[in-house]
This record gives sequence, structure tokens and C-alpha cells, in this order.
Amino acid sequence: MAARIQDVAKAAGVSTATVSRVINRHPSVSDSTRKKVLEAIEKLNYIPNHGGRMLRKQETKTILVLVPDIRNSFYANILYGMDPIMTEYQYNLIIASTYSDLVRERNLINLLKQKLADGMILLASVLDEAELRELDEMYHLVQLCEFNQGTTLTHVSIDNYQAAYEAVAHLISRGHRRIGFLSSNNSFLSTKLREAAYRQALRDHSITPDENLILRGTYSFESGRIGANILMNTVNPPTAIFCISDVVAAGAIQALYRLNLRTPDDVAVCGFDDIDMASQLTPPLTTVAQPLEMLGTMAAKILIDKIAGKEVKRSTVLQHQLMIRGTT
Amino acid sequence: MAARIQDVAKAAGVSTATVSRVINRHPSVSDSTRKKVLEAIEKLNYIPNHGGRMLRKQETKTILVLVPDIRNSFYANILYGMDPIMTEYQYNLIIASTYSDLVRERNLINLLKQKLADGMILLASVLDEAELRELDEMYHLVQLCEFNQGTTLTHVSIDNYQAAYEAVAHLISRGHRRIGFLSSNNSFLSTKLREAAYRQALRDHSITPDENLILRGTYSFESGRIGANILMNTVNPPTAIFCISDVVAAGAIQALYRLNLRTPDDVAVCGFDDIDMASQLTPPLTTVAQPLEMLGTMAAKILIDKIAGKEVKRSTVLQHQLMIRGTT
DNA sequence: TTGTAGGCGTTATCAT
DNA sequence: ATGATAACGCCTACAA
Repeated sequence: MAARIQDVAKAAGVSTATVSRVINRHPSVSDSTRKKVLEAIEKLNYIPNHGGRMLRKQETKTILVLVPDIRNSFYANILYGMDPIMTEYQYNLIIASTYSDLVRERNLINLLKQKLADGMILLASVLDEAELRELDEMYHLVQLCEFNQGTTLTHVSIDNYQAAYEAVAHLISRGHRRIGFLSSNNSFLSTKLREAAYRQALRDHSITPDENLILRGTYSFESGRIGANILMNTVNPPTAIFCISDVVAAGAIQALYRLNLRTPDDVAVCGFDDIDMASQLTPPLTTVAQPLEMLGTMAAKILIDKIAGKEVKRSTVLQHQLMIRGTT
Repeated sequence: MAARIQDVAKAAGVSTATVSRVINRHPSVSDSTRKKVLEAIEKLNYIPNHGGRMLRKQETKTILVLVPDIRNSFYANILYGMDPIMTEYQYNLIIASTYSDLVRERNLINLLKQKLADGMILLASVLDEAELRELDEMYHLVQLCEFNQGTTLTHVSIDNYQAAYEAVAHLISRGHRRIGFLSSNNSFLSTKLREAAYRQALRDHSITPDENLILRGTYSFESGRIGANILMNTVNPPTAIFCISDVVAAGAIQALYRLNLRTPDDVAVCGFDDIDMASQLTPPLTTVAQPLEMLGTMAAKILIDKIAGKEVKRSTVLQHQLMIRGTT
């Protein structure tokens, strides 16, 4: 079996306490003793047991991250951004997909209660504010991308209102007056803000929002295809479509293509998120870039600070960027 | 602080052993005692501490999965396929990206040595066979998708030779005689097998493989763009391109589009993997479907069986499927 | 059916 | 500078 601290102690002719001190770089160990211990560690190929240390120190050096679906490139890029921080602070990530299922999400949160992780990052949680607040009293938690308006919980996101406003204003600046919006049927704050911004941007340019041009579906490719088809078959179809996500935009573009409508000449399209696919479409997609990696990095850093007992900002807002490309 | 088993025992007026028996559904507990204990658990909101249990039982109920890059949709879909098994057997996943960096991969494997996980699934590992075999003697490990020829280690994959052969034969059946291959410059077995199959399929149809039509790059979109450009600028360009991955195929298609070549009329394109993007391209991509979710599911199941001490098959080969769509 | 007690591997306190 | 020892929370012989 694997060597334990006992074995090292015996081999080095010292106590386990001394071995522990060497491992944890405690200063009060003589050089000669340290040398003996390190040799024994080397010889026995000793690696400290995480479980033992965990139990004793009451910390897991593990963070739980709950995402709706790991297959979504949006979340995968955010997770990627957490890696450098995890490596730097020697934390591990338990990533789990909730599939936006309330029961599943609650079960996963049990991992926190079992003390399997020191804290949790929640992406687009389906828990309500009350439940979250209760959790927040017991555990360290950071909400990422989505949160509730006026929440007192720690969260990181972009300014969805401003981002959407700029996107719609851009379409208007390109001469469009009838602009469709393929939105989402969820109740996330980001959706509400983007819809509000869409309307306000129109009004600010003397355009009366037409509710028939706002369709609510999912974030999927299929939803974009269907939405665009419906929009283009209305009596007075739009000349531009603003989409809640890049994937939806991709679906919309395919639908337009099949309707023999050219992008951007016949219909302009703007996405949201700037996942890899956006720049790879033909023509490349105009979209609002979210700083995905940085969102992950910041959330991870803030959570680790919280765990370490530091004071952290309630709200962190990162910069978005309108990426004007070929579809507008 | 959170309640411990001690607290429950005291509250229920029994010993910790009895509480433990109730938790672990040991049969020899009287109904009345069980009831008392369950009430105490309920009242105190007790949840067993994972660390304590882990240390005592010497099992973590955690599996380590090493992937080259979590942002790659290919791997994300495989990971997705592991979820049902993890849920069923109450295991957790620690997912980590190696970025195909040897040092990083070795560091991550330390998690196994620290007994942070009961076993490991390795996707496209960059470790050599000797190192893997050494690990295999100490820990439970399953290789997924990539493995070494003639290995004695447990692995799960598709039949890359047969899959590639079918793809190339399909292109030939469409009348193509000059078929380019955008391959990879890595040394994975899958690459070698696909190249071998490519050549054999050509020869079996009396076509002499032209080494100038085989280009080796990465699995990226950019690599596909560059490769297609090079291929189409040769003296005698191909009329079809077989790509090592769907992402490469997407890049190739964009390059062709910009060269004003139509797919499939001017140049046919065939991908590999069948990630979501494949069917979402315009026109949708002909490709070889790997059963991504099932690959994940099988690998997870086999690893858990191994951990449980069951005998498992050395080699598991899953079925691929040629998806003939719009680009050929 | 239930309780007692030892130990999983580590670290931290208290002596020396 | 080093050692002895208790404790982290749990499970499981063994005893009763």
C-alpha cells in the first residue's frame, strides 16, 4: 500500500509531527532533520493523503461549480477561465451540470453540505432568491452571469442592459427600423434587461417597439431557425434580427439562407456572447462579446478570497464589447 | 456548526454506531429506534460528512477525468455521457484539462496518488505506454478514445480504421478520384489508423495515394482553413476533402466559400466526429459520427466496475456511423 | 438489537 | 528543535 506519514517518520527516525512540519514548510526544523525527512519521503514515494488532511484541517481545497450544461460552449469557456486560478491556489473543481433541473440542482448542492467543497459557484441557478440567501448564510457562494435584481449575494456578470442597448443601437445606425428580437422564454434577469434595453434603444430613436417582432424561445440553434422563419413570414418582416445568443443567431442565419435571403444584405443579424462559433460563421457574426474567461477567472478569485475570509465586493461588472463583423 | 453523528446520537438517545447503521441502511435496527434516529437527523438537519466517511472507508466516490480541453465540444459531449452513470452510482467527477501538457498531466495525476479519486479516465493522454502501465498497477484507470496499439490497458473507442475507410469509400462512390486529407500532426493511434484506411480505400479502388494531398495540422478551424487553401492551390487540386475533425471541416468549408468554390458541387467535404456543429452548418456536413455520449457512458461504467473489483474487458469498441448529409 | 472502542492519515497543541 | 498525543467525523469489528 501507499506509504503513510508514519512510515516516513519511521524511515527517517523522527516523529510524525516532524514529518508534517517538513511537508508544511514549518520553519522550525533543522536542516539536517529536514534533509533526512525529505530523503525518506523520496525513497518511500510518499504523497500526503488528501482525506486525512481534509478531515484534520476542515478544508477540502475543492470548489463546486454548477452549470446548466457543460456541453454549452458558453459555459465551457467560462470554466476554462477558472483554471489558472485553480492551479495558482491549488484548488480542484467539481463541475456538475444541473440541466436547469431544480431537484438535480438541490441534490448537487448537497455536496457542499457534505463538506465536499469549500465553496460554490452558481451559473444560471434555478433556485429562488430565498433559498440562495439561506445557503449563503452557511456556505461560501458566488453567482456568475445570472443573479436576481437587488440581490445581496455576491455576483459577477456583465451589464446586460448596456450591452443589448449598444447592439440594437448599432443595428439602428445601420439604417434598420424594423428590428426583430429572438429572445428567451426564461425569467433570467439578463433576458429582462436585454428586452428592456431593446425597447428603450428603439424608443430613443423614435421607433415604436412592435411586440410581434419579439419572439421568446430557447437558446438553441433550432429555436433560432424557427424564430427567424416566423419573423420573416409576418406581414411586415424585419430587416434585422437581434438574437439572445450566438447559437440562436446561427439558427436564424441558416433559416434566412434557406429562405433565399442574404445576410447582411437582405436581413442583418446580431448575436450575443461571442463564442468561438461566432467568428467562424460565414459571414462572421456581429455579436456582443462577453469576457467569458475573465468572468470565470473573477468568480473563482472572488470565491477563493471569500473562503480565505477576505471582504469581497457584492457586485462585479465586467466589460462587454460589441464585435462588428460581417452580418450587419 | 453543522451537526455531527455524535449530536444525532445524543439527540436520539442512542450510540453513534446505531446512527451509522440507520444511515447506511443496516438491517439490524429496530423500527422504533430507526424512527427516533431519523427524527433526530431531520431535526438537526444532519448530513454525513464526506471527509470522515472517506477516510474511514478508504474510498472517495470520486472519479478523475483528464481531457485535453474542456472547451472542445467533442470532449464536452463525452463528459455529458458520463453523467447518468455518475448519478446512478453516486460518484462525483473531477474534470481537469491537461491542454496536452505533459507536466500538467502528471501534476493532475497526483490527485489520484493523493487518494482524491478512486480511479481515472484518460482522454487522449500524452503519457507514454510505460508510464501508463506503471500507473495502471497502482490505480484504476480507463483510456478513452485514444490508446496505444497492442496495449494491455483497459480502453474504449471506436474502430477508427473502419470508420475512416467508410468515409473515404463514400467519397469515391460519389465519383471522386482526387481526395485530399486534412490530417493531424499528432501521433495518436486514431490518426495513424485513419491515414492507413484512407490510403487503403484509395488503393482498393485503384487510386494511387498522392502524398501531396495529405496535409497534417491540428484539429482547429484555422487549420482547416489553411489546409483547404493549400490543397486548392496545388497544381491538380482535389475534388473532395476528408477532414480529421468536424471543426477542421468547418474551416475548410469557409476557405472554399471564400475561394468561390461551392460545396458539394465544386468540392465535397467530409468531417469526423459529428459534433453538434456538423448538422448546423449550411449545407449540413457529411461526417463520421462517433457515439460520444455512449463512449463516456461506457468508460464510466467500466471504470466503476473495475473499482468494484469486477473483471472488465480490455478493449471495448463502439459503433460509428457514416452520416451522409449535404456536403458530399 | 445495541453499545464500546479503535482506527482511517493528518495536523496542531502542548510539553520537553 | 522535536516528540507525544488528541482530535477531525465516521464506520465496523467485537462484545454484550
